[in-house]
Amino acid sequence: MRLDKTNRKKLYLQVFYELQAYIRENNLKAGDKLPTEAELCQQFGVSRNVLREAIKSMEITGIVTSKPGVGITICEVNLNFVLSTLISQLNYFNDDIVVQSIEEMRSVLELGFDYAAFSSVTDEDLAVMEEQVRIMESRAKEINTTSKNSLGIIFATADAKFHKVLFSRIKNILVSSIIELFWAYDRYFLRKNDIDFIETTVNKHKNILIALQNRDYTEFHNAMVYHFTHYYEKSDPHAK
Amino acid sequence: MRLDKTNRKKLYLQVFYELQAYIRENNLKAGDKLPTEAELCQQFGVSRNVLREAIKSMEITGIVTSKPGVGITICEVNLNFVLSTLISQLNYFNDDIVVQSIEEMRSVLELGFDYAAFSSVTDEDLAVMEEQVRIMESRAKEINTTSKNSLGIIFATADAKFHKVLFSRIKNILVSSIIELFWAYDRYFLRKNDIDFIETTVNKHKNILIALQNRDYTEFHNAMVYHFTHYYEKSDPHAK
DNA sequence: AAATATTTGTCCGTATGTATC
DNA sequence: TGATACATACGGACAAATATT
Repeated sequence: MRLDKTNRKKLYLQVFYELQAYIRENNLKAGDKLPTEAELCQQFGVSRNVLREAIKSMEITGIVTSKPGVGITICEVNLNFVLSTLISQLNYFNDDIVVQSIEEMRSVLELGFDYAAFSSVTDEDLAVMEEQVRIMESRAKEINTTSKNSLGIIFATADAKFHKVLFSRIKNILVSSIIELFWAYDRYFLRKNDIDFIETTVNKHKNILIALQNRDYTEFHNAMVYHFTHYYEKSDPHAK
Repeated sequence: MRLDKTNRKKLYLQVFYELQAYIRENNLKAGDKLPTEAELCQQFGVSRNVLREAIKSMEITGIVTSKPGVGITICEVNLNFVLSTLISQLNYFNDDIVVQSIEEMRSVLELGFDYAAFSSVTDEDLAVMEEQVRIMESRAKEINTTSKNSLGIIFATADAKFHKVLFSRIKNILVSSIIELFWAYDRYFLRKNDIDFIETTVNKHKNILIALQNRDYTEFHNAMVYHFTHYYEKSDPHAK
């Protein structure tokens, strides 16, 4: 056992890393189980308390789950926790910087993977996206009767779902969750431009949808570029 | 207190989130201290054990550190720490899908932000990148005298540093750390193509460096596209 | 269906080491 | 030096959830 009990490093941290090494070396996959807490305590030579601190640390990062009567089970890949803590960490930065960083990031990712999205969306997806456009449209008409705030949240939610669905089937396991995450974060912000130019925003999404329904990639790509035009102007003056 | 002891969710998880809410609500900043374990136990009405599981979970996500005799201290915001746990997460999936996902992601991000990188690199950065190219070059010559394995690691490390430096100064607070993250992950893998066509790989980086030294964005952009040509063929047949 | 064993969840008490004044 | 405050670490005990027979 590689633990160094005399050392300054905290025991639970050493156990945390040893457990990861154990998983890797034994090539454990999602659904496989670790030994019981009692066995692990004996193997590592630590108290149950320390072991549990390590296990809970692994649980919170999404590596394992533990249930009474069952044991400690390896999880499926789940970037959600790490990404969401990343986002919550971002909250300490200035809001404008974070929002702009996310917008830029999303435009680059969505344009970069637009062909993958184009070739993977299904008819069912298109139906869902059509529904979102309808929601956006009806909210746009109510702009005078409703408060801008609640309008913005409903609108942004539909907007988010539109993009989420569009990229939900691409093979790249990272991109879909990262795009989803960025939209989840973005929902908390009312993008001023989108509200002020709400008809334009609706039309941008209509264009995308129509191009998809026509199965025309060039048209779709141009619609996507147009959708993000605003952000591209800021970040890259050389973009066509 | 908002804890629900009737056991719907594990106590340490509830405490974990309550503590984050506590930090947010009291507007605690880096360097500030949380109440002592004993006080927190009393406030939340949980045992020392449960509280420590929550604290250790926060510690592993980089939110706080705790030291005997001192207490529990809020950490500086540290994206790299969060991202490093994401790396270890990804390590469980060292299969082709993950590797390809990362390669794709990186090519899209680096090409999407290449202008931001181009306009932010300094002369000092270029010197560091030149050094990395030299390292790659010398390793390429030793390909017959050294084992392929250690050669690959040194080579990949220089490769990673090259790209890391290139994107280290861009304003987008997400991109630089995410690119860095992906390169850190990649170091563990010997990319077969890069090793087999090692001279080509060296030249790709030389082209990028020369274009930067010439301060020629078009040339630089083309060199970047060429650098990622391999991956683009796979992911997007429509890319020019 | 019911009893029993297994395993994690939660709590308590105590001793040790470390930092601060 | 000594005293105090604090986290680190250990061990035992019982409760609750799940699996097994």
